[in-house]
Amino acid sequence: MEFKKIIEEKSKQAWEIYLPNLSIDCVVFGFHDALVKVLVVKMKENNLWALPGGYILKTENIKEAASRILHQRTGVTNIYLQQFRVFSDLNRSEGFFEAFENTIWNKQRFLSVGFYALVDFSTVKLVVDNFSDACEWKAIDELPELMMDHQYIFDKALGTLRKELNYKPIGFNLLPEKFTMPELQKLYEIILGKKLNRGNFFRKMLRYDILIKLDESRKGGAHKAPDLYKFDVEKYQLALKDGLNEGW
Amino acid sequence: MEFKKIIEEKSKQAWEIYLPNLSIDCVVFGFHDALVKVLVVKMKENNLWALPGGYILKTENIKEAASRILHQRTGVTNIYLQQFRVFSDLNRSEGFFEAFENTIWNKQRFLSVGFYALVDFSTVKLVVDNFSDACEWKAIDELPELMMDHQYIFDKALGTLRKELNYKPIGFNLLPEKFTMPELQKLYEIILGKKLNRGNFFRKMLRYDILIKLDESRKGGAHKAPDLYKFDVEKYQLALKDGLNEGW
DNA sequence: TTATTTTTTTTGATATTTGCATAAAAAGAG
DNA sequence: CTCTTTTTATGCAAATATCAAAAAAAATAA
Repeated sequence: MEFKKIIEEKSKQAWEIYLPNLSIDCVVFGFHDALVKVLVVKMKENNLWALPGGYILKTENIKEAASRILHQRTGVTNIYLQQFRVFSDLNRSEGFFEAFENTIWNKQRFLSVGFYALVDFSTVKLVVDNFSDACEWKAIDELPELMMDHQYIFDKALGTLRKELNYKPIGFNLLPEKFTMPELQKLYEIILGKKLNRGNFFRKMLRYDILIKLDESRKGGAHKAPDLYKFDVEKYQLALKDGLNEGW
Repeated sequence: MEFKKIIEEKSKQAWEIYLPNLSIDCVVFGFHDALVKVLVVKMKENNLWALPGGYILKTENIKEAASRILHQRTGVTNIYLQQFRVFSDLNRSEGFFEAFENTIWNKQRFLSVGFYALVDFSTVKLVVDNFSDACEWKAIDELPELMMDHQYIFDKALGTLRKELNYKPIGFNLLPEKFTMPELQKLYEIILGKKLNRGNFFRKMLRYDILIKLDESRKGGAHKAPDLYKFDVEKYQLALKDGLNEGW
C-alpha cells in the first residue's frame, strides 16, 4: 500500500525533525458569499474530515509552525494567527492511525495547540497534500463530522473569537480591501450568531473611528448602491493593540 | 555535589514518566494586606527567582498537571486554574542548567503552557521542594528579577486577567468568605492598575447581582464599619459561565 | 457625653450609549 | 416615471456611565 509506506517513512524522520508529542491544529476562518467558512481537510488515512494541522519543527516556535503549515495549505503568507488553547486530553488521539504499529511516531500521545486564523478568502489557493484527499471551505453551521476532538477545537475557536469581538475590531483580515457596511455587519452577525440592529451598528462602527469612507459605492446590484469603506490601517492596528471598549 | 546528583538521577527517570519538551509555569495570584501578590520560587540551581512550575506526567492532562504541581506547593486543592498561552521561543531556556551535560532531560528545549491560578491567600501553606531554596509571595509591582521569560509570562497572565475582568467576575477565589465592598474594589483596582470611582463601583457590582449583603459589618477598625458581603455562589458560577457584560 | 474626624454608603445631575422605530435617499426594475 | 427594496440617517425613550457631593455611621478625642 503506497500511502502506508509514505507514512511509515515519514514517521522515521519525524523523531529527528519534529518536537515530539505536540502538534498544531488550525481553525481557518474565511468570509465569502455572506457566509463565514472554515477550512477542512479530508484525511486519506481514515476518510474523515479534520482541521488543517501539522507538527512543530525543532527549529521553529509554534507561531512559525502554524504559519508554515497554513502557507503550505493556502499559499498565503502573513496570515493573521492567534493561539487560543492547548488540547491535552489523554484519549484525544485514541483510535487514530489504527492500521499502524503503536511505535509509529504519529501514533504517540499528542497535545495540540489550537490556533485560529483569519484570511481573505479570495487570495487563498487550496492545496491538497500527501495525507489528504480534499481541502474545502465549509460554512460554519454546516461542518461535516470532524475526527477526534476537532469539533470541540472549532467550538472553542469560535467562542474565543466571539469574546474577542468585544474588544478587538475584525474584518481587516477577512474582507477584501473595499467593503460595505452591510457586509461588515453580516460578518459580525455570523460570528456572533445573532442579528444586530442596523442603525446602532453603523453608529458604533463609525464611533470606533477605524473606517475610511470612500467616494464610491458598489453599483450594479439591485436597489440602492451601498457606500464603500476601507479600514484605516494605522487606527485599526492601534485598536487591535489597545482594545476598543474600555470596560472598567 | 548533592544537588547535582539529585537532578541527574531525576533526569534519568524523567524520560520515562514525563511528556518531553513540555512544561507548565503557573502565575499564582493571591490577595493579602490590600495587595495582589504572586508566588515565586528561588531555584537552587542558579539562585534566580522563578514562577512555580513542573512537568506533565504521561498519565495526565495539562490541567491535572498544573493542579498537582500547585497542590504540592501550596497544599490547596480545587485551585481556580486557567491556561492562557503557550510560550515557545527557541531560546527561552537558553543558559539554563549550564553546569549539566546537554543530554540531560531538563536541558532539552522546552515549551511552557502558562496557567494562572487564583487562590485564597489565607489557606495556603507554602512548601519548599528539592529544587528550591525559598517560596514566597511578592506584591505584583515588586517582583524580583525572574529567570528566563518568566517576567514576560507574568505580564501576559496579568494582561489576560485584565481582559477577562470585563466579562467575568473575580474575587470568589481570592477573597475570604466574607469581605467588604472597599476590599473588593481594592482587588479590582490593583489588578487593573488604576483607581475606580466609588459610587460607580458600588452600583455596577450590585447590578451584577452576584453579591449577598450580610447583616454584619466589620467592626474594630477605625472609622465607619463597612458592611460585609459574600458571593452568591450559584449566581457567581453562572456569571463566570455566561459572562457579565453583553458586549454586542 | 458630645463634637470631630474619617471612611462608607447613597444620591443627584449630566452626558453617553443602547434599543427600537422610522424617515429620507438612492438605484434598478418595470 | 413610479414602485420596490435596500441603504443611510435620525429621533426619542430607556438604560448606563461619569463626576461630584451629600448623608450616614462608627471610632476617637475632648
